[in-house]
Amino acid sequence: MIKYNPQKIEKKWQKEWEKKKLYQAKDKVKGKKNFYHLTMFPYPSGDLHMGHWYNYAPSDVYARFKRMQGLNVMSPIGFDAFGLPAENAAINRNLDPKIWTYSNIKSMKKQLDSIGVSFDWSREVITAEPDYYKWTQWIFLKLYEVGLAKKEKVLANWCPHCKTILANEQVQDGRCERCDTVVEQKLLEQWFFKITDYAQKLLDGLEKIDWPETTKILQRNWIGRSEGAQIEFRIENSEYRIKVFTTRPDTIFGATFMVLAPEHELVKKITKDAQLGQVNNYLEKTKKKTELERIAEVKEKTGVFTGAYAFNPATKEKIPIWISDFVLPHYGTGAIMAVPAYDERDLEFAEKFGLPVRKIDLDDKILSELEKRGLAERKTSYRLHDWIISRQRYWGAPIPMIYCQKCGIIPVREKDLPVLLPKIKDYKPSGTGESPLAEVKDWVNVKCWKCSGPARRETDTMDTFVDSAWYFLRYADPKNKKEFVSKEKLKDWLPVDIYIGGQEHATKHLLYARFITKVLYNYGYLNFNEPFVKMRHQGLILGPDGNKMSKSRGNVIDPDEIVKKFGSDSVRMYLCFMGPYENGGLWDPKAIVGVFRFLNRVWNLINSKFQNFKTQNKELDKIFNKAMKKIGEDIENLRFNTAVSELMKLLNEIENKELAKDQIKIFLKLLAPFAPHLTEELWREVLKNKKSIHLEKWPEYDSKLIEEETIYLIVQINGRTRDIIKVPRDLNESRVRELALSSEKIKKYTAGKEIIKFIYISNKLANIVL
RNA sequence: GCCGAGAUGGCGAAAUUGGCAACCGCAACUGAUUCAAAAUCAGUCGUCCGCAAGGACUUGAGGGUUCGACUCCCUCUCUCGGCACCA
Repeated sequence: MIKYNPQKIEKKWQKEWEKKKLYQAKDKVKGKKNFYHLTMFPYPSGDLHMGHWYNYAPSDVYARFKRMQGLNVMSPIGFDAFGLPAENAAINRNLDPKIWTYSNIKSMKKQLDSIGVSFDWSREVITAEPDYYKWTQWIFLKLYEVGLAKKEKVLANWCPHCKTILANEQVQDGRCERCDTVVEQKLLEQWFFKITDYAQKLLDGLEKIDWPETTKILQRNWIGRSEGAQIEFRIENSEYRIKVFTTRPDTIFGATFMVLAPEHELVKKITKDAQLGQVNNYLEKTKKKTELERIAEVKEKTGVFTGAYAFNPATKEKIPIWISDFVLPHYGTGAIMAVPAYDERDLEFAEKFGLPVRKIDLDDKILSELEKRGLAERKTSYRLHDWIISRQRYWGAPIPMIYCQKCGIIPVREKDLPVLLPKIKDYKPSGTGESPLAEVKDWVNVKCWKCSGPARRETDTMDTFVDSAWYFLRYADPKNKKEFVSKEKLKDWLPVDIYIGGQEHATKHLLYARFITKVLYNYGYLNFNEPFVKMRHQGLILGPDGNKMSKSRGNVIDPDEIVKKFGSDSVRMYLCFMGPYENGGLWDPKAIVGVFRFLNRVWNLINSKFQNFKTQNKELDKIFNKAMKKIGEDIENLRFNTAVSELMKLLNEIENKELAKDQIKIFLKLLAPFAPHLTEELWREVLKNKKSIHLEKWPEYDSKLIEEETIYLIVQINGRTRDIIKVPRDLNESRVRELALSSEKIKKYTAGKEIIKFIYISNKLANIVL
């Protein structure tokens, strides 16, 4: 008998499938429903690691299963090609980011193919292609048109290493999520998308989508809705008013002072001359603080008095106005009424600066009273920030705007898209707050299309997350030159039926994609307002030592090496088998031999049994039916680990029995989504089938064969199992009682005792209470 | 501090409406095969007592509900993830 040689058969079938275009999805197939199966596209880092495998292999099992179930499955793939990491890596190697990115794409494609994933490469989307980013720019223009894209001077997170502004979502613990450098606050004119306008819609939409509850909670917390009131405070000897947001208007009688954020616009207007020096001093100091320093100083409150006073609208009392950086400029109104008796932070501040703390009775009615007097209104605040999309970097889609000396800021006309990213000599970020594109004079200087006068292009590029916020739409119609996607193709494929990817994108990509979808829906470009009907996450694969795999730790497992040793089918299947998909887990280098042995046994079984198929065996049919039911249900629910376990059990049970050809076929079909190469080889070469096993129908179980006529009934005494008796299905209680009590084992316990209660759970268990 | 997830043999884990805890696999051990090793095959494998039959105990800790709890409720411990001066 020939030995199982995965390397040989895997390459062979991968080529064959490609040649036959087995996984290319047609937009319409008669009698088949379309199913859009999407796995997050990779960013072309150069190497495919185990994490990619864990994302794509089990996800592919699901796609293959759906295809066998008779759905017209589209499983597209592409590359998230623009962005900081690629650019940084290229600069480190002294390479053109484009050359670096595209050579990575080339090698990653090969590696992706080695997984044996049923991707439809004909729909490949690369976000750095002009054909693609033309439409990213178009989306920008649409947002600009309706006032959702704006440019303003804002204090934003500046990474001094990457030399660019970052969105709030890309800063973690005060550090750049890419390079871990401490982020500074910099005042720059930035383009941003007003995602805050959609805060409520983003919140509401969560109710109707099938996503992991934990991810919804992450998004809800990130959006951070809180209800309260905005209350106006009059300032002594001034026409200015201070508006504050509070969730506790009922505590207003205890408000003994006010605090403004240093950035608050009224600070300069109300500060008294005597305090001007100390206030300016304080403003200077806060400006220099990094986000990290602010976090570190949480415990120690700082602040200065402005010299001005306001009137508490409830008590009419005169209260001092202070400035402190514990009040955040971008939340609420950037000003608070301080109620030290009810708020820990206000208390700390009061104690440090000797301000009064007054305990009072809470007053539920004060808000409506203030409303009547026109001093308050009910309001909802969100923690969500607007999405800053300007990047002072080269490797991204240029923002399609022009600055004309006469006409001001004007958008590039749609017919002039795409604004091509020019070739450039020096990619390095300048660090001046301007993109290196600013140096490309013949690109920057343009004629204004309105007045033909001299104008300059916007030199910032867009955040990569803009590219990935809509890529799933393009797969439906990747070559369309006239539209980002045609109405017809949208109808064929969207929204995405299932989306599989990591949870780390919960408050970034997954939020942005929902936002862009909602905007496009709102303005009539889409007919659905949630992009991903169903979302599931894969867990994280850790190194054998339990740490995140990293080169510096030396715990990186190279998938290519494992594939060389065991074959891709084994790696696929082991990844499925190692535990619940959403948990991830440690890569145990020894454990993979378990599935490798299993596949060898399958190989040997089918090669040896081929000669002497016998007629069917009823008992075996039952065993098959149970397995068919369980495996199908498990894959449907992405419980790949128990599905593999069931396949192993099935093999254990059938291995030494006479098998009919139909039963062997069923077994191979059940295994096909997991081990596509091995099953194809056996299907075609041993069973001599003409067509691919991957075009076969998923075997449906016969429910009549699932229920046994005789069942094993557990007999317990006081909740402890004492015997198991064989009885006919659906036996009535009195007969069961009779049988149970006549068992020798049970008699031992019941002898001379009174039966207090007899509990019977049909077809499962009887419990005798003594 | 707030929000969330989790804790089951030496290890990964199973136990989808409360009903035989530990399926399936890894590792380990015993045996067969082999000159030998690998591979393969047959078996043992939660802990304790016992030659065995059998019995007792066991799902992070403690309590509760129930005929019956890994599963439900309360209290606590630890681990991981997210947010974090959000008024």
